[in-house]
Amino acid sequence: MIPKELNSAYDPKKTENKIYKLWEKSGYFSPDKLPGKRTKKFSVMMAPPNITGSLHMGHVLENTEVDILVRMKRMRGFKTLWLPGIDHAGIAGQNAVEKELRKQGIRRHDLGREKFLEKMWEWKSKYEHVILDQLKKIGVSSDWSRTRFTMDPNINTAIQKAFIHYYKKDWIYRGERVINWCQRCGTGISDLEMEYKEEKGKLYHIKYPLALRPASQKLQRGEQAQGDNDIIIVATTRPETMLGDTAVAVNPKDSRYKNLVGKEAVLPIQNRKIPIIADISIDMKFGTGAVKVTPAHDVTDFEISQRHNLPKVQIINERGIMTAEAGKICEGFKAGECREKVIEKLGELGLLQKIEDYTHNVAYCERCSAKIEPRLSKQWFLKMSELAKLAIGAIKNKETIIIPKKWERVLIDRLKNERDWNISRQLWWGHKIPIEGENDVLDTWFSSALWPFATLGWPKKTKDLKNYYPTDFITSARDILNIWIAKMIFSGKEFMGRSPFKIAYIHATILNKEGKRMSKSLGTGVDPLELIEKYGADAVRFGIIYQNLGNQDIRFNENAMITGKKFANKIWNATRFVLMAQNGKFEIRNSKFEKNSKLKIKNSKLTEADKKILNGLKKTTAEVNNLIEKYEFGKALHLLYDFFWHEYADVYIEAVKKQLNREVILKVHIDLLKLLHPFMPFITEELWGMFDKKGLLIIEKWPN
RNA sequence: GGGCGGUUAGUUUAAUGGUAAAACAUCUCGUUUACACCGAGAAGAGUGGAAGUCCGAUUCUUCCACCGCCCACCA
Repeated sequence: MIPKELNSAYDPKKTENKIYKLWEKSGYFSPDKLPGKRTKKFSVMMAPPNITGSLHMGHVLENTEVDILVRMKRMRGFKTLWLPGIDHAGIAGQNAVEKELRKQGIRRHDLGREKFLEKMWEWKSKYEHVILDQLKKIGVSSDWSRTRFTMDPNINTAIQKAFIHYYKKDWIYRGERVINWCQRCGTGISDLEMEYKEEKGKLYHIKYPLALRPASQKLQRGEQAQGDNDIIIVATTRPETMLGDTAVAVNPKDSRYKNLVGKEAVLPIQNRKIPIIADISIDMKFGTGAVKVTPAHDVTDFEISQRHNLPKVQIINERGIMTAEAGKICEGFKAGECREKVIEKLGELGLLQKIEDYTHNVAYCERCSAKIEPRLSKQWFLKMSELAKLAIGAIKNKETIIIPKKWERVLIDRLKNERDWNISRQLWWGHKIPIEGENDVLDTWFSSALWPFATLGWPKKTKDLKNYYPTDFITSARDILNIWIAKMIFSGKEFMGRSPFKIAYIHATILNKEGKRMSKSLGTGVDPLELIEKYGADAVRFGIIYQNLGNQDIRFNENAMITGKKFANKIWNATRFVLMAQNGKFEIRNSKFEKNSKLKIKNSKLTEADKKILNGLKKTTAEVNNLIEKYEFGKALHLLYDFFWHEYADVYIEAVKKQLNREVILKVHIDLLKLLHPFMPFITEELWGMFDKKGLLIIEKWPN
């Protein structure tokens, strides 16, 4: 008899929550509570989602892939740990709360540091559950009892320890550097936290008189400079920054300016003599080939100034207001307002040669969309030379294998050119730099770098650390390859002596239908929760993995979820049929089936169809195993789908309607439920329960 | 500017040195031991363009075009 609860269509809503609770209650997500003797271990760290975030398709892909691996290893008898966590997410975290407060008309500075941080923690305790619950919805089987937060006391200890370690090695230093400064966030940000937008602007050509007697004397008398022989023309998009110029630079190979190198020009308005220097970074073909050098407000100019020992004049402060150094005309005004003033003044002096329309890229803060102004600032740096070598070594000698292989070279190339890491941020939310009197906090990636061992209790010598480090696997998006993966590798080498994971798997990027990157701000993202609501979690997992074939990109296609939903229904109904064919429930463990499952099914009794399906099952099982071990999840799923639908359901089940071998169909069906479980855990667990309520599928023996 | 990847039926993808496969969509027929979220079948591309290697290329090489991604950055 078909059990009453078996309707003719699968309803994920009736199943998913119930099944997830069963799993949680069983304790099997924790390696400590797994049954049997498990000598082999398998461990993975979750890439901790931000407290600000809600689930996006990238999370679904990433965590489904790990879940497939973890569920299979668990069924294969490994002592399996998947450790979840959340990231405090530095700027992004702070901005989320600031934004929330601003709705109530409150600013961060109104509250003060302490009060604001209270708000941050309130936010954290509220939102950590939101994202973790979303992960549960897609069936993530990680060990929630070990959930870590990047600002947990234990992890803070790890960070202190690491910082002091580096400090004692003299790898941490304080230096002046032009950094990307967000005036709104009030902090320096990394290159990766900026986005460039193409904008129409102007290119101003400005005459700088040479410091030859006649010209400079005329200038000092307020007369107009004249003649092309006693000027040098520079081109700039930000004329107001000229007030902080300390040199004019040309390319050493540029014959036009050869005789001017070593001489001086007079900086208009400021009436300051500045040298004309030669530097290889100058592009002869751009503009006039002569560049004004503003070391305090431009990254390239700063580097030039380091090479030539130029002074650095700060004319814009941290709030974007012109300083006294900028001179009387501009002091106290916003930088933007001064552009007008400077241009007007140059016009009066007759020093403005021309203004051209010009399209260029302008940097904006990715987190708050404010314009980025490069600014000289005191920051803490971590020396990268030795650490980068450690990471390169670990990759080259395969201590960590990068998959797909092509990223190996990309990563090594980047590590070879790694600049020292600016580890300080002018934020309130984060780990305070452990030096007295220091107000800055550490870059959020400083904690992420220690994640694989800090989560296991380091620097304490815990059991977990001994058991689960190094981990077996990590997966990440390719754009955080160097910002995260590389940093974990060198941190692992430095502090643990071993690279933190054997495999670093760079997963595909999910693009939208148009083949472009999904972006929340552009509204081109797809909400996984809506998809789950519509098709069920198994179907969404199916859909995303089914599309994940050889390529590095997945062009999102909702049809695949529909296919997944139909497939779930197919599995459901095939199970109904098998149950009917068995004429009720089978107690698998107590039946002959257990013995027969080792394929002691009597050969003489087998029909051709039986033989064919058993053979097909054997081949499919072997191939699926092979593919999962190679992280080719999409191909494995295609194979299972095709076999289940077109060989098992379309052909074998039809054949069985004429002549039934109960043992064979049961064996095939049960094995398929097991093989499908990592991909579609909810429905397979639910259906497994129809056969045997004594145990859960999640820990059943995996078919080999 | 540097690097990487893609371009195959209407769509999303697969495959192969010997003239291409699947799913969805379309059309036709069928469906009383699971499933209309089903079954059987049909039609539909000669694999972006050009050249080369080869008996033979969609598959290898080169160039071009277009699309996308990453990195750097434009004074």
